[in-house]
Amino acid sequence: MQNILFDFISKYISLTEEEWNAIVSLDLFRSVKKGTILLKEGQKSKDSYFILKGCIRTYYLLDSEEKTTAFYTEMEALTPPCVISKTPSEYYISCVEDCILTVSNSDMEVEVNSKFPKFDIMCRILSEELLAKQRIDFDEFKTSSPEQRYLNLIQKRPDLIQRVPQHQLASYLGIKPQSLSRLRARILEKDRS
Amino acid sequence: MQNILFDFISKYISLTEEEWNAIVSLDLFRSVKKGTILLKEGQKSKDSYFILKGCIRTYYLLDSEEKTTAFYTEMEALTPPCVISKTPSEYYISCVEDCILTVSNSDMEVEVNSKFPKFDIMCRILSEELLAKQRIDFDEFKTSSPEQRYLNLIQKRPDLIQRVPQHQLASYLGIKPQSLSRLRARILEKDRS
DNA sequence: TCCTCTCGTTCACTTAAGTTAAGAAATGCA
DNA sequence: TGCATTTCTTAACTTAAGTGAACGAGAGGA
Repeated sequence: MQNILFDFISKYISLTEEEWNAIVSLDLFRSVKKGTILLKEGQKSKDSYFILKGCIRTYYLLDSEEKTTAFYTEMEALTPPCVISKTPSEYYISCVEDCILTVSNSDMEVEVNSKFPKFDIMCRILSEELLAKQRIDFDEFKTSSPEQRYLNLIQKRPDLIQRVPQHQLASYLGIKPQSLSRLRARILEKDRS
Repeated sequence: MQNILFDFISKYISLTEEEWNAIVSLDLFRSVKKGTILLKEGQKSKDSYFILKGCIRTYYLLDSEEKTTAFYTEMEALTPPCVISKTPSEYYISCVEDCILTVSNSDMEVEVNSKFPKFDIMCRILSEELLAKQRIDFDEFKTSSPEQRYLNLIQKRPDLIQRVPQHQLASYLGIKPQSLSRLRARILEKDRS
């Protein structure tokens, strides 16, 4: 399992034995059960996550309805906005499946980064990349209809459609579960003809 | 004008005289006229922008229609995704008003950052902040209706409604110009009663 | 095993956005 | 100033999403 993390980091920087040992010694790996809530609305937290196996989702509770806004799967990293802004969280994070994660808190990162400035550079590159990627996702969302978004999702993240309940996908696509159900029926109808 | 940039950088790191001189000597400041296109679809570019005065927008040309996805105003920075991915740009950047900008290219940044590692840290913090902010914007967009988005915009960026043509605001809100016009009429109607 | 709760689907109805078109208002330019 | 172009608004009609409700299938717990 560790080598997944190693491969991920290696995409950004090359690691010496010493640096890698420093990471391993932090004992970041955690196994968590499906349904576990990692972060609740109103909580303060300094934890960032990296998914080695499984799937987690972020959602807001608005009018006692869950609004899912993002899914994170294998080889993806998540630093919740509340960690950056140092304010109570506006959303929940929960495990869609049994997961193996690394959990690192920002104090640890400050310490490691001051010892190995290389990690600072990795974090910079990683956030710049994520920022650009998220910008493109946002732009695609804005410029397309729910149906196009769904078709786009089938192309880009087909696994999500299998592993995630449909009502969670719906709010991820910005619509209601009933609308997603109808939209899917509409697409099947078109395919038949 | 320079002190705007100085104040911005000072929010993230403290600058020595030498560091500040290094930045000034790069001669980054540019004046550009309203309507100027800074980046075109298909172009490769290494330029990042910081707005000292004015407003720029990013837009896609889809089915020969402009789809505006973002506006950047005073004290905001933009590194286009194509600079990060090193691929041709998918969108256009154009000036909504006469602007005063800094234009820096990524080669220069690499050079400055290697001379002053402090800048690397600033870039990391800045991208982490922007990533978190953009995540929240995206989430708000997903979880609200066009009308809520418009009301939200009035609260958060009232200046945009004054300085930007409505048909550009419309696609920024994810709808057609006619729908924005109707939606505004609907809100006025409600206010009256 | 039975019961309950969740999830997905369907339906009828409402509401709002997309579309097409026309005209008024504002803007820019000669 | 006058003309052309762009921008905004309005309207009628179409299409799709929101809403409320009902139903069946399936999962999980007692």
